[in-house]
Amino acid sequence: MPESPEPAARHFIRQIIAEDRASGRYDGRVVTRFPPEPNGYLHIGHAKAVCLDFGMAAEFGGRCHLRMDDTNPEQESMEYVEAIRDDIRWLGFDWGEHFYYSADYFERMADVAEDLIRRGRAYVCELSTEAFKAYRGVPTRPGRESPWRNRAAAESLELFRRMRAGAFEDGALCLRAKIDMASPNLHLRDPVLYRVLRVPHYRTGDRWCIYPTYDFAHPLEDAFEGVTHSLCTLEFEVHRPLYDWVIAQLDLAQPPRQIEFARLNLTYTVMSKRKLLALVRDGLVGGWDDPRLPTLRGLRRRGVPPEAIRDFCERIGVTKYESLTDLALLEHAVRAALNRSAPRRMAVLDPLKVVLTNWPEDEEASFEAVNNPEDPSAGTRPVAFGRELWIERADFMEDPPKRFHRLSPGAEVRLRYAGLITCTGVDRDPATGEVRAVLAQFDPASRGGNAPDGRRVKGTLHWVAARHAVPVEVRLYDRLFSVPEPDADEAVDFRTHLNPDSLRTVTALAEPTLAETAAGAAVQFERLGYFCADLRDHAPAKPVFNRTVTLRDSWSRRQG
RNA sequence: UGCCGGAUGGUGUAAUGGUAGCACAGCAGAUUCUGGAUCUGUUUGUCUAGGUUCGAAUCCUAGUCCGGCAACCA
Repeated sequence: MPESPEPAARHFIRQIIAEDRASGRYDGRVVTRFPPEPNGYLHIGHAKAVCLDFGMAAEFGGRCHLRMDDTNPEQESMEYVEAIRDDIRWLGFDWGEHFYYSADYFERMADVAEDLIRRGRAYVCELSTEAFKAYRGVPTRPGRESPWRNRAAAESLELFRRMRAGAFEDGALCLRAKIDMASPNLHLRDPVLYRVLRVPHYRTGDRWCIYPTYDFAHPLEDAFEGVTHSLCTLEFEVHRPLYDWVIAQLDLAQPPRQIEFARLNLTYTVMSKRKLLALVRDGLVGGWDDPRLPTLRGLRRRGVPPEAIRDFCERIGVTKYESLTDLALLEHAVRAALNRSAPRRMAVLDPLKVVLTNWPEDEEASFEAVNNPEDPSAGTRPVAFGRELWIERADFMEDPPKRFHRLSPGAEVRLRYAGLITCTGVDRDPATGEVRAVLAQFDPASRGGNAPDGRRVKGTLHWVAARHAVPVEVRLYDRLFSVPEPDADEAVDFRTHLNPDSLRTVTALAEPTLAETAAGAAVQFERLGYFCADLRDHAPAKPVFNRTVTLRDSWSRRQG
């Protein structure tokens, strides 16, 4: 289960559950549920809910159900069901045998509906959609009662059965709860319980042409499954009285309770299904698993480990007020997780040649490189060395600014694991004046990394031996949007804030061991960042790496 | 201007009448074969105005601002 270095925050839901258990409510049982509609892919906002639902159940020795809330067949499909299950498993949670479909309850729900009709608590209404709205009224004024509100129960029952049998067109009539048309809460003004929808369902096929609404179905599902704590997002707060009304009709000894919390908002991204879909549909990103997307599939492909997402979800807490979480907090969780686990490798993204003028032409050497300084058990590996090397172009400056600790004429730096070199000059293209190679001298006494005389150098560079370097496709991902709140202004299309540099692809030169990385596996390119072998496109013969996140870089920050 | 909910540093949060704390970000330093990691220090906060109280982020009153609600979506 989620491991967190800090003790868990005492957020209000944790407290409510603890109090319920202390007072003996539900006999101490804790049953939660995660109820996605299978009409889209899960994103990190859902992950917050998943972590909460499964996390609370685990913490209090209860269980969490996974339930496909498939009461509106229009966009739902088995493909989404599978994707959702896969994503939740990947996140690290297990629902055991408690996997359910709302659609499996349709018969029981219809029974409850008939019962409500018989008891005069529900009626079939024939108002058109427009009339329905007119009768409902507005928040500041009470609504009017439907002319069908007081029809005989037998008549409603007859009509409801004919609705179910397919006798009516979509929207021709509906089943409504009889509550209170004067309620200040619109959701209590005789809400719709069942609507006619002559649409086949991905699971029940043509068996039904009426479907229960969320407000009717959800409390029933919770009741059927013995859910105790039904956690959902803030926008359902105004639905709670209706949730409680439906539950009350069941006359349960231990009615479930709905508790609302604020959804997650993250800077530099969008979270709404509609906007995510637009990006995918219009080809602005490569698909639902594009590494720039906040979808779980995207994050997975980006190389974000599931434990980082769980850690992040614990860190952000749970409250009842809307907030906007800094992407830096997610990045911190990602770095923390990867720092512990990712093997280190050397790769040069923007190569500049270095020639060691005092190193014999054909002499080769091999140095021992540490695989993970945070994990001695990861061992070491040999890296090849020679007269010609590649270093990062940004690691050399002919005319360096103050505090530049890297290579420049006359300066001495360390080549990681190899030894100290001093820049003696440059080889320039006579035509353009461009630096073709940096010339340097290797200090043979420093073989392996340190000088025996104890002298120190400020800079250590990563490098690869020219003769052994393998080309690697590297996809440098950055934030998808260039502003913190791309959808803050309703009047401006969020797409106009897309970051034009959210993906830059380069061919890097890397140590050969990199090609052997398994698809999906994470590595750190020393001094650059965390990368992962692409889940789709990586192959030993054609390595492809995605940048998950850069390393913190106090030098470039200082440079502004 | 109806109803529901909310407001604590730049950001996310804790403190449940008794010293406003933690994390991220930032800054400074130590250390370092990654300008990484680690360690130390540090800047910045209770929406406003009244009230209750020995004592208020917390309780009360009034106000301000923010979010949600008028799909036969979830």
